[in-house]
Amino acid sequence: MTSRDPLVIVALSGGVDSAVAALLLQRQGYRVQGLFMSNWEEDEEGYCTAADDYQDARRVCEVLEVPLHKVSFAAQYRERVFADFLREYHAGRTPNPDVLCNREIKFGVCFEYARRLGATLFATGHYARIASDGLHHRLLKGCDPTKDQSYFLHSIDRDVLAHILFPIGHLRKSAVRELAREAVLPVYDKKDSTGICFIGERPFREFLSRYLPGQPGFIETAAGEVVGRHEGLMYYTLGQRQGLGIGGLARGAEAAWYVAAKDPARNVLTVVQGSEHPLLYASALRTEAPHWISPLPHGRVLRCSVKTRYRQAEQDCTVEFDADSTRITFDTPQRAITPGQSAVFYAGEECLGGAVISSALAQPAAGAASSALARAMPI
RNA sequence: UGGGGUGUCGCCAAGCGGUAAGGCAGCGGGUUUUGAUCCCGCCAUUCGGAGGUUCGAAUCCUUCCACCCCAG
Repeated sequence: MTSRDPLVIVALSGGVDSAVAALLLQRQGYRVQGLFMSNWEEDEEGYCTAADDYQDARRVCEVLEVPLHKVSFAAQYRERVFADFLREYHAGRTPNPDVLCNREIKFGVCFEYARRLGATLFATGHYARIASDGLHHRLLKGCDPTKDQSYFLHSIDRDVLAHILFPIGHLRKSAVRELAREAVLPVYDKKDSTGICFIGERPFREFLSRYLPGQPGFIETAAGEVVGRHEGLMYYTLGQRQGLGIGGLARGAEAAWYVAAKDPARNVLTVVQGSEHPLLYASALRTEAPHWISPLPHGRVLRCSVKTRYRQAEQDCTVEFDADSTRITFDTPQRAITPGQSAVFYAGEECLGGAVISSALAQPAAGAASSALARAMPI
């Protein structure tokens, strides 16, 4: 190996996926260096694991005998990701900060940083793949269907794809762990991380309330009957069950209650009873401007499948789009379509792009409609 | 303070002499790179209080208390 070998910088999180990504790149003959990002200021609470994660990344690099860079993009994270996160919640929507984080931080400022460090390629431990026909680079799902993370990557800059590697995208999680074990990487058995990227898992309502104090108000049924109190509309998301505190009502049904809508003007949270209540379903939705990571589709209408949240089965749909918005009509009505979340388009294995949901459309009529009826209803 | 009714887990609610169902909520855990959903587990030695009958009572009796309704 010489200094003329192409340099790949791998974003190391301290977890097993990125560690194996580094391992595989090394085996493929690349000159590899690690880069650890700490993008959230430590706080007093014990939830932030950045220090431990950094130590894990260091130990991985010791085993692989590769250098490790460390950098903080905390300021950029706050400005480009967290500020939007708070704005969205303040507006009563439910953002997905990790989608933004990938575009702005990991494949934005961090990618540029890696280039300045001399890297010709930038790699991460995402479960996703990149295909190239020599002309275009396309984003494909990861081969492990239970771990595919293309959803979170759909909004990154198309041009960046040419300089990215996803070394574990073709592997299953179990295989990744096995490779880590064989290579004696110390994180081979480390638990998968969850929670907001860089911020980590923590009591969510308490965390949000530190930035956005809530305005308590009433919880009402669709018929306007007050059945409880909420602590602030931004602390709840559509389709949510937990945290409503609604007990049994005299002569009431026994099913649980779910958030069906927010009324910011009246500061009222509207709930319905039963997880399959028709008011929880929408047969279409509108989005903000789409971002295409694949070559821009021809025409203005696209048949494809869509995910309206991570870890949801893809749904067949028809997308009518222009530069500023899309309208997505499902073949089958979908539950809890939530403004702020991303609708991500797929054609087979390929992730085409996506857009932030602005509103759910064509909800079945209040009260009367059953979900079976809703399904049968043409748009 | 005449009559009637009701008091079982935070909220609904079974039980009607044989040794406290269930649901909701809540809590804990699992799943999960958002927030949710989902899954699993935990959750009344005690039935408004005090006596009594009985081998045995939340269930029967007495009494007290509270609340509700109708009369006043």
